[in-house]
Order: sequence, then structure tokens, then C-alpha cells
Amino acid sequence: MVEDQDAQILAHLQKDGRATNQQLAEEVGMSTSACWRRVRALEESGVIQGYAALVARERAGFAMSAVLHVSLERHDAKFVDEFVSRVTKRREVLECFATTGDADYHLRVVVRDMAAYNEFLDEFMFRIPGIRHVRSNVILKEIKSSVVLPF
Amino acid sequence: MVEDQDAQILAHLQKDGRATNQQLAEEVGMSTSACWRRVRALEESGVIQGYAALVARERAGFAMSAVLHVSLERHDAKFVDEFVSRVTKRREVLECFATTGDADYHLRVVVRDMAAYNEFLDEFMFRIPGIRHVRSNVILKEIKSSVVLPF
DNA sequence: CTCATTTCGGTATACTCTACCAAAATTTGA
DNA sequence: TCAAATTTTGGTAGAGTATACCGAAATGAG
Repeated sequence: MVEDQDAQILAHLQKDGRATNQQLAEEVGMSTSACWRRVRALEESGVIQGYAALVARERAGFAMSAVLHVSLERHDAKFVDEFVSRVTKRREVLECFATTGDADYHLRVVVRDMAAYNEFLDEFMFRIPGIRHVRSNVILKEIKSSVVLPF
Repeated sequence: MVEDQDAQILAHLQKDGRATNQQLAEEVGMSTSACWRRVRALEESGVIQGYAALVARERAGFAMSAVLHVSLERHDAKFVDEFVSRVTKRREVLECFATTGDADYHLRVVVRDMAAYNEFLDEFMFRIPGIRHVRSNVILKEIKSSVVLPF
């Protein structure tokens, strides 16, 4: 589905999302028009979901982040859908994965400070129906944070 | 440090990293030149770390991902530095956070398939010196995965 | 108030994107 | 094997955009 030339394009655009089409074409060794068409095809087929500026969390004023492990009391569609719906809407939740293991869900949450985190837990997380357990692990240091898939 | 107009610019560029300067300027209500200067200042000061195409993991051929909890035997700088150095270089590791709690580190790993994951563990993770324990949680479903800070 | 500094909006120029073309390459079917 | 049909290619023109520079306006300090 994604062939070699496409993989090269993706690899490069993941590292420089504002690369000009000319740079890209040169990098992957094709004409600007061929390259441009491939990029557009990747966008339209949904392989490229979009483009984003990557903002330094701390510099932008978000001093605190945490990893949360959440498990639900019951796994009826009713509770699961409600949980998913609420978590998806909540902007402090940057990531949420359903996983194997003890906890049902792994979340990553970003907030401005401890007060905001407290509020996030009290006003949002603990009010979601059907939650059995929430474990908070505060992030002490970001060793690595990347969006670049290992092509 | 980051004031209101900047926050608006960042909020927008996080959602559309390829927005033209004109769109941006209109969106945040300033002239194109003022807007362009602010963006450049944000880039040069490191608030904007870069730009990236966001690639759909599964569509790009990475069928498997997992959350790993890792704890070290000892926390001498020697072992910690070695761990951080190796993990930072390894492209399958998209995220690594040092956290409070039982596990010292939370990683997110992305690979093409189960075989690649096995190899990742055997050839890489289990060979890092000083590791006490690794717990793998396979990601069953990505509920949410965002790079947009909650401005 | 006055001077110095910063920030502003407008503009010219060089660069880039995008749609279109005919040519080349590839695939299809007999 | 060949020729028709389809896809993909590179080049190009015009519209759109980024970027450096200008003098004007706003801001701050003494």
C-alpha cells in the first residue's frame, strides 16, 4: 500500500512538515510534479492525517504532565462508550490507549500546574461513571517525545 | 513569556502546521507581517520546536504498538545515562518518560508486527544493562493521540 | 515632553504551489 | 507479439506565498 518512494516522502515530511515540494522532490529523487502528486495522494488517502507545529510543552507554560492508568468497574458498551467519549473531548488528555494488562487504559495528560491537575482529577476523571481505579504517575522528565514512525 | 496573541498562533499552528501566514494572520486578527514576525520569533526561541506531518500508524504499516514499564536495578548515573542514551537513539521508541511510581520509565514503542516487537525486546531492551523489570502492555486500540496542547 | 526603542502595516521581489499539457512508461487483452 | 488503453512521468505558466525592507505608529524611560 505504501511503497518505497512514499515511505521516503513520509520519513522526510515527519521530520520537516514544512519542507517545500522542491526540497522533498530533490531529497527523494523525483520531479517536483511527481512528488507533489504523491504527497497529495498520501493526504487524500489519509496516510498523512495532517500537519502540526510541535510546541515545547514547558516553554509554552504547561509545567506538569502525568501518565494515568485507569481501569473500569465493568466493560459494558455503555460505560466504555461514555469513558471514550469523555476522554476524547477533554483537551488535557493528549493520549489514550486501551491496553492489555492490569489497567484498561493508559492516558497522558498535560496541564499548566498542579492545581490544574487536581482540578482535572476532581472535576473530570473521578466523575466519569464506572471507574474502578485511577493511578497517577507524574512525569519527572521527558526523555523522548517523537511523532516520527521508524520507517 | 508566551502571551495571548502567541497562544492563538500556537493553538492554530498545532492544528494546521501548514497554514499559510495569511490564514494565520486573519485567524488571530493581525497584519501578515506582524504575524509572520511572531511566528519566526516563536521558532527561533524554541517554543515551536519544528513541524511534522502526522502519519496514520496502521495505514503506514505499523500494525503493533505497546506501552512498556521499565524499572532499573540501580539508579547510578552510569546506568541511567546508558539507558537514556540507548532509548533515545532507538527509533521504535517514540516516547520515554521518567515517572513517579513503581516503574521508573514509561515508553511507547511502535513496530511493524509481533515479530519485530519480539526482536525489539530480545535484541534491544533485554540487553540494556541494569534493567530490573520490563512489563509490556500491548495497545489494543488508540482512543486518542494528539500533539495539541490545551491552550 | 523628548528621545530611544520596539512594534506596526504595507509593499516589492523572489520563491513556491498547483493545474494542465503532451510525452513516456506501463498494463491490458487478443 | 503487438497495439490500444491506462497510468505515470517531467515541464511549464499563472496564481499564490514567503520574506526582507521601508517609514509610520506605538510604547517606555528619563
